[in-house]
Amino acid sequence: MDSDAVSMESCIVQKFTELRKLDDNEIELLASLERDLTGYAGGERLQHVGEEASRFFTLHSGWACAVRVLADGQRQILDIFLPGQVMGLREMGFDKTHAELVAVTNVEACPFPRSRLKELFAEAPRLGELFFIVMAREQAMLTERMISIGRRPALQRLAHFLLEFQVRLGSPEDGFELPLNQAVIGDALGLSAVHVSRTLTALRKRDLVASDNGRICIVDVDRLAELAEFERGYLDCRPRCGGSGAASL
Amino acid sequence: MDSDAVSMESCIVQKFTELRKLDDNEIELLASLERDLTGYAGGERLQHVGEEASRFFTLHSGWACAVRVLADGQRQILDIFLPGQVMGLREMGFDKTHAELVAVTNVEACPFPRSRLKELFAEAPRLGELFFIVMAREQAMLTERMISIGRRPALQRLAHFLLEFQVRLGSPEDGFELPLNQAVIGDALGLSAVHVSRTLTALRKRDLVASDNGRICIVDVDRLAELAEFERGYLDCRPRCGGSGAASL
DNA sequence: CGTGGGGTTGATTCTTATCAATTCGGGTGG
DNA sequence: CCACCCGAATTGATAAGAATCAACCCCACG
Repeated sequence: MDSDAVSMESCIVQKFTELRKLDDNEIELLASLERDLTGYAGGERLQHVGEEASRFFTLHSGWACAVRVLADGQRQILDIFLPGQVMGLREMGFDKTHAELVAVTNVEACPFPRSRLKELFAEAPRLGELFFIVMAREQAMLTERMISIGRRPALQRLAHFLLEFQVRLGSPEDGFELPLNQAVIGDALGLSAVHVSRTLTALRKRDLVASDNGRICIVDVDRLAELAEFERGYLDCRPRCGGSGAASL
Repeated sequence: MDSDAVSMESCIVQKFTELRKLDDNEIELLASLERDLTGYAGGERLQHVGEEASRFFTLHSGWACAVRVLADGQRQILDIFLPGQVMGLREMGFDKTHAELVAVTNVEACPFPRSRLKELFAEAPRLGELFFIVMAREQAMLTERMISIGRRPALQRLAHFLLEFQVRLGSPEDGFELPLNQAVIGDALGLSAVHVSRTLTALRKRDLVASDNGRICIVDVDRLAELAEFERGYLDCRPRCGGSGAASL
């Protein structure tokens, strides 16, 4: 088994290797979660609320999200998933799902049974620990967004959100595609779509961000990060060098 | 080793047994996390932001919370911990902590080193899985609160919050102590303390809740749950019987 | 050429924050 | 026993932030 070839194909393996060096067995086990690729069209639901939480999905390509719809039709987006993430892990604690999984763009995802994950925990305890870490890190993204929604005004909230994706997408200098319309961004940030529009305009007016047609370019990362009190530590895989605590952007 | 005696002493063991039957070895391992009880006064910090994430705490008695303080002094409370919970699990994904741990009331907690958790994962993989489930369930509490903060007005937000604690405290019919002042409640719900006061008054006026001096009594659980769109499923240990999905309060 | 989804903009309303004053209850010391 | 004090809760007045409603533009697409 050529582990390089496998890890090239598998987004999950790639993501996990950023955290820890894996041996061939672990790679093979992980890669097995990403085998039967299924295509979903943008807007399609991969999982409904209240169904048996009997399977999870690995996301191979495209963007997806977990969302909760309230009685009056309002939505709160809980997670936004990028390729290489495992979707639905949170439902591991329950028999029935508490959120929908929706394809934001066209998506290739791989469903795998819950039992597969349990087996994996037993066969490779170290992978269990890794999954634990992965979940802890996704929880950190959750809490960061909770802080935004709870305590930051719209401008900082959106700034923080954009910075998060810039980092999650590998900190490209020259901008990135953000295939989320303003309604989706609003549902993630607890804002109305209209207010997202105004707020994005405000960021543009201040020359912090340039954007058109789904493409975002952060003009002045430092100033934007200061505005948003953005600390990227919660997204970094390896600790950033320096050790003195306070100065960690 | 008399496992009953051990499990009586240990809140953690108690909590974990609600999820799964444990064998004596697992009980002993878990109980070992709750050995050197340390007392902390209300308001005291058990963990600061940015320190080495080298240890976690089990909470033995009292209430505590994880909180993030923003530059302008605003606070967002991330978790509110009750006895039997493990505090700081989220920091497992990082070297440095991203939140403070604060004792809300006087508290007895037991610090244990991060390495102890890793050992435990290796020695008892099934406990690893259980920790995974525990974390998933705490994440569900997080997302529920995120939905509240993002999309529900203050009245429903507070209603949901009170219902959550009623359930977490064992659904007492005759009210319960809520040792949180209105500033703390506000910091958990993304509201100002003043608005918490008004909102609680509103709930009282509608005869949904009675409260005085830190004691809460939910007068009409059903009506309050309807108001808040509260579904207790995310707090239940065992699935509630019926299987048809939709009708799960 | 229409059509529809997304984005922008303006006017207005609603919710919640903020500021300030007052009350209440429990503890302390005289 | 009473005067005082303090933190917490309440209440009122005002202001800020964001939602809502509605109109309009732009552009990709059939």
